[in-house]
Amino acid sequence: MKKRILISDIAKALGISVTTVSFILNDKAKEKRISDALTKRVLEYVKKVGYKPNQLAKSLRTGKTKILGLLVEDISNPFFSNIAKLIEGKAYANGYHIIYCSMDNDETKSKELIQMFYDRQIDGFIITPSEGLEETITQLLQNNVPLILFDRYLSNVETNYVVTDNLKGAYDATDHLIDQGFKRVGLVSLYSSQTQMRDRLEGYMKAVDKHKKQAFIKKVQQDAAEAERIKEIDEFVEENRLDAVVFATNYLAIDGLKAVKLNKRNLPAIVAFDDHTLFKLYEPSITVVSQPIAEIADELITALLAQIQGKNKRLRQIVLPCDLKVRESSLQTVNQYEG
Amino acid sequence: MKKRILISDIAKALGISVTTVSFILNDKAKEKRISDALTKRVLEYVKKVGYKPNQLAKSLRTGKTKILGLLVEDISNPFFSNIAKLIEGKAYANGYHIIYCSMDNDETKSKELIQMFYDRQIDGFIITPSEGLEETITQLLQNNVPLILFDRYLSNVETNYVVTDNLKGAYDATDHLIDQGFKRVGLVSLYSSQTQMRDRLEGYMKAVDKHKKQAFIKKVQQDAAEAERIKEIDEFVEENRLDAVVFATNYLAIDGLKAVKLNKRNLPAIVAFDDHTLFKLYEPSITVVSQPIAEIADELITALLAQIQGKNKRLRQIVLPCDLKVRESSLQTVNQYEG
DNA sequence: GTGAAAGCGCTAACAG
DNA sequence: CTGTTAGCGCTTTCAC
Repeated sequence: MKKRILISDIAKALGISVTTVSFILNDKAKEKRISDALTKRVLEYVKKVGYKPNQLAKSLRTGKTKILGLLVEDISNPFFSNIAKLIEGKAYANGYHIIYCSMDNDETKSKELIQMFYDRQIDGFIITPSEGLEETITQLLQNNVPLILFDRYLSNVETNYVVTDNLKGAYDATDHLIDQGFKRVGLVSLYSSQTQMRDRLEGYMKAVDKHKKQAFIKKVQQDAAEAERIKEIDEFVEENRLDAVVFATNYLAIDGLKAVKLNKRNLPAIVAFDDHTLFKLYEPSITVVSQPIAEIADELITALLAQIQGKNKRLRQIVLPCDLKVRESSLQTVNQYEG
Repeated sequence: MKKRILISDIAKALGISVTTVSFILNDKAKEKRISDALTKRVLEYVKKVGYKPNQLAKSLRTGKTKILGLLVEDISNPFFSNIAKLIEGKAYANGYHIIYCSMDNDETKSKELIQMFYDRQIDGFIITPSEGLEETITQLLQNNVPLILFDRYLSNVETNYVVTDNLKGAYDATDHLIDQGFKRVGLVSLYSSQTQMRDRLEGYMKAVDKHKKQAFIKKVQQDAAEAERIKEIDEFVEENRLDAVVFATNYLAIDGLKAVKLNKRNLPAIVAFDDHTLFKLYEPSITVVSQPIAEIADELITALLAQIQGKNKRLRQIVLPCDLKVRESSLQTVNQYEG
């Protein structure tokens, strides 16, 4: 926290030029054939006085900010905040900082934020794209901005992305419930054409069709008030006398649990997407389709940094497997409720 | 996302000087007595071509980055991620960005991160200080870095802070449990001398003393493995035959609930600090001492921006009230367990 | 091997 | 009222 010292200060103190110091500091000593002795002397002095280059000046000159933008749907959703924490750690380890924001699936807000981050000249984007962002993302791509999507992707834009096998996840969940003997298995999802929702719906349909069961599908408006969402879910389950429900997101499942509590219903069998502390501790504990958070964070950072460093020009479209964690809420023995 | 255009481009296009454009863009048109007509013409042109000043150059020149650093204990704790989301929104609304990180109550890591942020020349800090940061924070203060602490403060360093009335919160929680008729009320806290922990302990003691009850206190090592923490909490409750427990943080309470589930115990009466989705939906729902997240975020940003803008030199040490949200877990009628 | 000097794009003294 | 110009601190070309 000592008073800021400049590269010229250290050049002066050592009686050499700033160029030399700059070369040494940027690992170009060898390349520029600066003597080992001098290199060592400079490095030691720099360390002694605790010189830290001014990142702003450096960035202005090089065009690199060493800042990555993380634009997620909602940082207060544990699924995203947990990934954020992991990404953050890996970014710092590589000398990058993370600027983040929640886009709340709001198209206008999302566009503004992307523009804002672009104006800040961040070195790369990690985005959970909401609908309607195709054009904006395409523009970024055209400007050669390093970019990777996750959780979902845009079908008609060729980008790098890291997603999970949502179709199989939903299929497994539904198949598991039917295997357990449940007869009327519903799906609660969102009015959303995002790929992860589309795939979860498809996986559900595939399993239901395989078993020649009827499909019960309820889509909820994401921006509806909580009370409204809860009411709709409750009505959906009651009216269709469902004995099992797959929830396409963790917060939909939480809404479902709230409905049960509020209206004192029997709990149908349940599988939720994305794990949550609540699901582990609820009575009965809730079966989930869990996404591999650590791997997602890992792949994101690795791919983005590779892109920034200009390596690996080819597209990286990674699909990681989901994991069905069977707990109590989906077992026939536990759920005695017959609709 | 159009190709970058410079201030000189717009000056040239309009046949005026960059100074004029700069003044107009920085709201100094009036002050510099630039004609309204010209001002309007420039503003319109700027808007038309979508000119956005290069923030890096601006920052290098002005020394302001318009970036705020948010250094929290753990962004994956919903208490912090919820506050983060609110802070983020307010920051953007004021033209500021947030860079954040989790310090994990790790002294070395914390110091490094603060230094890192300082090197980045962020305009202000929002910090949940872990122990051992007195010196580092003092140095920031000496360098006149705008700074505000929250959740806890440092007793021997004079800073701005926003905290809640933890003493009263813990007192109310304990008092409430005793009022409900529970005889053996324990406290599960952390080995930590942070102010919020100290105050919660004190509040607990005060209530216990008032009622001439015995105190049962268990401190857990925060960085212990989860299994170890669960085991210790379980033993503490069992060995002391507690019929009620106050948990000093949300994750300690979650550990406690895990212990109950794991070892198939009867649930003692419970009050937790800091709300959590889990607590609302658990059976029985968990009574909590809830901190006013929105107000905290509000006060933090307001105070920090005031500081940055050089207003309000006096210390702002704000203590907000906690709110005891009585739910089922602390009611005698619900908890039949007699230790 | 090393140094002088030209910018990166912007702000703001200073001059008119 | 508006223009000229000197930096902010750094990287990097070019010259020696």
